[in-house]
Amino acid sequence: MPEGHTIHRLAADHQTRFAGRPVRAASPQGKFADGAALLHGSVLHAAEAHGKHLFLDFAATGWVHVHLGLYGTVRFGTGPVPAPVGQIRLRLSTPADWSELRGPAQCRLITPEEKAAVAARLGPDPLRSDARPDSAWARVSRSRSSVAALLLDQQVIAGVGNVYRAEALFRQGIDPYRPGRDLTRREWDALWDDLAGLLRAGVRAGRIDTVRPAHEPEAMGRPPRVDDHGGEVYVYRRAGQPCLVCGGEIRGATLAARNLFWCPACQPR
DNA sequence: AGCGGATGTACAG
DNA sequence: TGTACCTCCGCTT
Repeated sequence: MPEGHTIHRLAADHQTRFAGRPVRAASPQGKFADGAALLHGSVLHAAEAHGKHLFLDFAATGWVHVHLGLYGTVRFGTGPVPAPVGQIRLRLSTPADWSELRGPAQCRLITPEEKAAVAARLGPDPLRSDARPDSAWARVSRSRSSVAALLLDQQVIAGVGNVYRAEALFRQGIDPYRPGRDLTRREWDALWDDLAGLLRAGVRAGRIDTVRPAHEPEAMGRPPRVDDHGGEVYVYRRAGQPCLVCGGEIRGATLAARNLFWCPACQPR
């Protein structure tokens, strides 16, 4: 779940529920107790996402930098704050709304300079209006690394995770092991555009759909399969099963310690 | 009850 | 390249 679309959705939700009002802040779990104490009573100015990083702007107090990592989640609710259940790193609330952050890899107060440093380490994020594929292409077109590795490198392109990687490469018919520098500009632009569309659909739907995403009702081939994670996908976690388009066997492999899935027939060398 | 695995990253070596 | 770390869920016993 926590790929770029999740974080952009979280930014929008924080903005809607909390911006412009002073919030109560607490860390029932205690791991962010000092930060929560500083935040308590301050006003959320804005929330923004860059790739998988979430930034909450509490102007006077500083920025909260959140990275969900593999396990982190945020839950929102309305009305009175429920009694804490389990480990809650950060809870924000107003009289009307509350949020609970659990299990983040990162939750810390940072200065504007530190925030800029985080952003400087990230490649363009297709979900941000300021993003263009050119700077990513500059890296991709010079790299001997596989396009599969490049898509997960947040310094090349920010926000793509393991599910979107597998699905976008499948949809574009690109072999994941092809070196970045062997891609054509046309192929990269198509990959970028597809990722941007899929991510945007993911923000709206709140889940990863790549077979029938909201912006594109037609499926490419056979009927979709609902993934364990609640979305419809072509190849992610489908190793050994038949390809929904050609019927061939989906392959699975480990590449740089991450699970990779692809259809050798639809994504030829 | 206990284990293994996961959509991510950062570090060590 | 391996390992540690966040935490939860589903599977096995």
